[in-house]
Amino acid sequence: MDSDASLGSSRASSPEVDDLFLHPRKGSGFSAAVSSSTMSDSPAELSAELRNAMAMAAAAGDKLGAFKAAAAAAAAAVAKKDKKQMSENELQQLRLKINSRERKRMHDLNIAMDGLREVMPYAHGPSVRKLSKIATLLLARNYILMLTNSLEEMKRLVSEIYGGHHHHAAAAAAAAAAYHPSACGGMTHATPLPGHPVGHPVHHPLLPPTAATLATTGISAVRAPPPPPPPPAPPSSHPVSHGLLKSPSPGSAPLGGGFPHWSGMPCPCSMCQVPSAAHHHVSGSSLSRLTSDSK
DNA sequence: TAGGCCATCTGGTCCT
DNA sequence: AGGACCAGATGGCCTA
Repeated sequence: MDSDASLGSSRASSPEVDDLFLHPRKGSGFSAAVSSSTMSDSPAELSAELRNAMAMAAAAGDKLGAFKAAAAAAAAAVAKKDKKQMSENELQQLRLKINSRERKRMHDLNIAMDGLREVMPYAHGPSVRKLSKIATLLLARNYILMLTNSLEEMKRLVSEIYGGHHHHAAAAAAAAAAYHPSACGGMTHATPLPGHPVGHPVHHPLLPPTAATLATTGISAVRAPPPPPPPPAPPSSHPVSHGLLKSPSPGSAPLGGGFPHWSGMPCPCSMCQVPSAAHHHVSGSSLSRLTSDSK
């Protein structure tokens, strides 16, 4: 059953809506959502209390305040009466208010999801399809696992190297622990990073190979074309093509979507989950459930 | 055209 | 009581 609010509403991923939530703030409440330009549920008819409250706040030159006051007035009005005694109009107002809140909640969730996408090591760009939510979550999980494993490995190597020199070992371990996440957070290792051994045979496994990394990996036949380039073939990938590995455009490799199966990197798809023993209990059924529930 | 992904609405449940 | 959270239903958009 379609409510009035759902009619004519555009997709909320539209920029003007996102702009409204660029600075999500605790306590902004549904007022921000109500002010959305996509809101088709702007009250057609307002109760007397609602109109009075909005008029008062508007007179004060505070649009958000107007809606907050309106919401408060609506809530107060609703509280006065039993729900059974609420008029059609009041019930609709309440429903719209709840819808707006839910909409804002989902928008905030999407903002968080975008924030997660931004720090995920995959090719960003206008020509690159945005990671789906499920892919973002799976990739994030595997990225974390990979970084954790890298850190552990680094610590192990450092302790081996500096095993006999405790004062150096501690400092080196601390340095190792410190550099990698931040460095990889930058996502591009155009030049060798401190701690990344020169000639390290693999570039960042989650990144499309750059010219520099290709050079170090010995893949010299592939040149990186000017942006937006369809990235060259990954050092190693399995030919699986499934729902989570969509290419951005016909004819481009899965890699073009910034979402390849990189050799040595955890794939975000459920098909390729090879959880570490420490996280074994997390994956398996929960991940399969996650993917199956995504519908 | 089917399937994937998404936004939105809605009712229920839990928490403060 | 009100808000947050959740899941199911629905419909739109896009792509293969």
